Amino acid sequence: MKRNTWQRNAVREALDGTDRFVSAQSLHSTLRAKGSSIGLATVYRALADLAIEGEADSLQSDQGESLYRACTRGQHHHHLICRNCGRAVEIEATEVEAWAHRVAAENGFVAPSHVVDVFGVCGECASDGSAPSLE
Amino acid sequence: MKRNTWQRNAVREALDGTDRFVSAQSLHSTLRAKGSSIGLATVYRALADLAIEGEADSLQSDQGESLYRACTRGQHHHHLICRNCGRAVEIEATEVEAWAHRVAAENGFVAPSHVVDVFGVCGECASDGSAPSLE
DNA sequence: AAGTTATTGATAACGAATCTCATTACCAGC
DNA sequence: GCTGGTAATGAGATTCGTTATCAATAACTT
Ligand SMILES: [Mn+2]
Ligand SMILES: [Mn+2]
Ligand SMILES: [Zn+2]
Ligand SMILES: [Zn+2]
Repeated sequence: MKRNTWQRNAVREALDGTDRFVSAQSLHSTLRAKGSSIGLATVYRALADLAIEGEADSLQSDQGESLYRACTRGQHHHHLICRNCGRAVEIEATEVEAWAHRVAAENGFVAPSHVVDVFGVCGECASDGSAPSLE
Repeated sequence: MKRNTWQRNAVREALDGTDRFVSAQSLHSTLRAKGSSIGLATVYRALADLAIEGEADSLQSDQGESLYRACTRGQHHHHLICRNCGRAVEIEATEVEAWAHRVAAENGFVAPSHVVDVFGVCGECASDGSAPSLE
């Protein structure tokens, strides 16, 4: 049976406290910096559990690192993510869902799923100059 | 100046010979199995170069492995990929491009880009029973 | 042909993620 | 409240994809 530990609560609260996608490692060091003694393996386990339970969304960064964000929405959705700070907005994509199904069917593929993420530089990062210029 | 080596050609030809997404490691062992003496690091470098030059497309597998496929199209496109065998079809997504731009603009994000991949089980995998049942 | 230098490849190094396992502590049952 | 069973923890080891190192090689220029 699943037990309630302060470690899992700490991870959940840390996730709930931000609208950004964060890695297990950065979340761990954030918690440590605040005085927590939580272990890195525990953070990995808690995030994986939260993702399974639907309390967290996850995606892979360009460098292949898994990033997590609190999920505030029950139904299927996607994200608009700031490349600079990780801030993310949950977005609907009704027309994209339909498109994905149609494309799969047209090519004889069954059991379709899809990965759809939109990236950009958020308003705050664009105005404060913290975003690296793209060229 | 860029030099022409049989190693780079071997990687390019191996990629051109299939319509599947493959990893650097599997491509390396395929070449080795055919008698080539090419090194693993060279395969990694060749694939990275091909991706930069636009001759290969790349994506990350669920397990964070980088996969590559020959790119046969000049303009921007996406892929429909078989979860079982890696076979992929290049697809247009005009309406998705427009949607991505609109979503970014509506939320004050600039310099938008996007990751859009559709997965499924291809017709051959679905009929020959090689695809693992999903539950 | 000779010289320059980009490329190669065996190996070491790196890093994210997972595994091991002895220890801890949650909690159901009394 | 105790207590026993056992899920959870965490330090460290391990795995595995990828990149860095660097001496040797080979592609191109002249
Ligand atoms: Mn969707
Ligand atoms: Mn597109
Ligand atoms: Zn931002
Ligand atoms: Zn297939």
